[in-house]
Amino acid sequence: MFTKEQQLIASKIHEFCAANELPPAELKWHPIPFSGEWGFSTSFFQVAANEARAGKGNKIPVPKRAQEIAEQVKSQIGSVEGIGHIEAVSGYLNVYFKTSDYATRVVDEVLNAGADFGRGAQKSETVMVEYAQPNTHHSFHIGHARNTILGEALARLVQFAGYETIRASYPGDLGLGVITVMWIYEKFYKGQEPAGVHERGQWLAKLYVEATALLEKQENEIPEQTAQREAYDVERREMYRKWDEGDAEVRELWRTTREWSLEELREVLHMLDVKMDVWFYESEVDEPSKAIVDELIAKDIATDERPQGGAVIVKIDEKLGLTKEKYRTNVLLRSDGTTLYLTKDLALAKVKFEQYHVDRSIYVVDVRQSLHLQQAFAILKLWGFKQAEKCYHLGYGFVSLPEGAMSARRGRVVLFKDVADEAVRRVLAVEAEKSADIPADEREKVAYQIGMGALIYSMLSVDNNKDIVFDINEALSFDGRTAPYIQNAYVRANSILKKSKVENRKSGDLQPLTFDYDLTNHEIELIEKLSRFPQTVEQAANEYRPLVMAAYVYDLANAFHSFYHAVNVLQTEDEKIKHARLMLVMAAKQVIENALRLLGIQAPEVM
RNA sequence: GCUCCCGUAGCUCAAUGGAUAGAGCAACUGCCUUCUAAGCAGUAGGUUGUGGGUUCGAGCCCCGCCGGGAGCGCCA
Repeated sequence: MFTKEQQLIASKIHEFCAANELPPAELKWHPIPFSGEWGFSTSFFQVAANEARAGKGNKIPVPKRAQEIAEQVKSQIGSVEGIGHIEAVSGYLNVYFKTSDYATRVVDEVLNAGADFGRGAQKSETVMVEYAQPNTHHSFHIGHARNTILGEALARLVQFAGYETIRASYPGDLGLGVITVMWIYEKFYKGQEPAGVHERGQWLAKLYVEATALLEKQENEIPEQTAQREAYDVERREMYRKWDEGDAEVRELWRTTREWSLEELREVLHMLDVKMDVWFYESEVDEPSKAIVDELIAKDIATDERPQGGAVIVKIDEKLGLTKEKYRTNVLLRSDGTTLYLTKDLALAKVKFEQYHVDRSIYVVDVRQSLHLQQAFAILKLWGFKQAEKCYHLGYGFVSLPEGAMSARRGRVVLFKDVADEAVRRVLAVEAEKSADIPADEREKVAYQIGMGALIYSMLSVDNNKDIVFDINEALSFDGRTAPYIQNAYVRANSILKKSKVENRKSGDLQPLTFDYDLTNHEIELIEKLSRFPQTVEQAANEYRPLVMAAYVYDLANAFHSFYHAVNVLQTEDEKIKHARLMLVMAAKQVIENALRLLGIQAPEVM
């Protein structure tokens, strides 16, 4: 936001170094970590260290020499337009802005840009973010929720940072797990269909648990049980075979039950405010992936061991000429000719590159699949796709329960829908106590915004690589470092503006905006936070880390709450100061809203 | 055996190689006649697992060790 001044100072420093034959060093700018005034700083330790290394050492210790240089630079620079003063302290050069100019500039820019404040310049690259890849015929649990929440926040950040962004979902709609559900449905539940999108989807998950129990070897089986189980398994395999050869009846059953799951998935995505651009399905890349295997064999990337009764494999390390094992070997085609996950991912990547012209491809997938994705990327490279370099696996730690890992086949899962419902119930209970003034018809909506916000924030305020042990009381906490705390800051800002009758800039634009008075530390702190939003967007998008934005918006809300408590805006006597403060409140409200939006969290007007 | 991730306050987690390692929860003190107390102000809590190394400077980078987790040819 203040790059112009920074560049000017930087060029003066470079001039100084050149004139004094000081070895150049990269200038790294930091905010000054003290409150009360704003500015940016850089240090001269590197310059001093380089000088000492070059043997020009007057044998002065580096920190002392850095301070000398800082002082010399300071006197060399003199005065700069818009800069209040400059100081040299313990090896750092601190450049301070003129308080009033700075405050005016920040608030003015926020209000002018509005919802676009912080948006990055349009980039030429197209980025695809693939997330929300649950299996059909199961139900959407809290682990899927982490994936989807993370993927959506990332997509929003990358898009806002200026990249052409494509959101892609990739449900797993085939395989033995899917067939297992179809088998038990056909055998014991044919014709049944619970009412309600979620109920129906969850019912399929229950069937899966039941089927698994019937098909799994039990301890101390008596011969009859063994025979029964094996007979069931034969039926299931037969169904798989029929599905594979396109049997009309089995396909119809598959389409119907698959649609039940997809309907539930679409509903869940709607709940999370996710709008997918592209839907890929495993079933659609299954056939094409077989042709790819042939191509890879012909190119001598894959090795066909079928004549020896084996599978089609890729010896990745060998083909890449690596001597140490890294990517190892993996299978592309089972010995019976059917495809695997890896095979389909190759086919999918080809579609992404060739049909969607994706320059960069981000896979939001559980960290446990890291090796598989690295293998896929390596094979894409061998295959000749240069975009393989820009395939990135955004892994995240898995979500488990206090009693251990979730298991769809055992039915030991926490369903997203159940957590979402519980979230709303809990907020409604708090509202009943604290927010009697919210109209009845708005209550439910606000409760949803807050409850879902709490859940989303709890998922995003932990770094990607960290595992989460899901505790509903922690996830749905409304105190402290949570979405409701941030939303509450937004609501308080909104409340001030409503009472002031200055709800948008136009209605309050009768007076010029000026911060030409003694700002309190709370105001300074708040404005400082506002000014950092654009670079936070950039950092979070570049590092693929929604956490950076989640941490930022908490800090911003925290600064607002402190300001709110210490400075009574509406009771400010001086009209000019009151106006400036109202504009600051408006700016804070705007930036909180922008930041929450990037996380996929809504900002309620009241709570 | 090989690869990857983690180890920071009692607990859950932060901290682009830079100035004084920060939050929340839990505990304790204050603050609602004042723009929403889902809040604010404060107290207490640290040998950043450990031993070396690189660097002017290391929680962060490199190597070893200890402890925890994950993955490794026909699951996804």
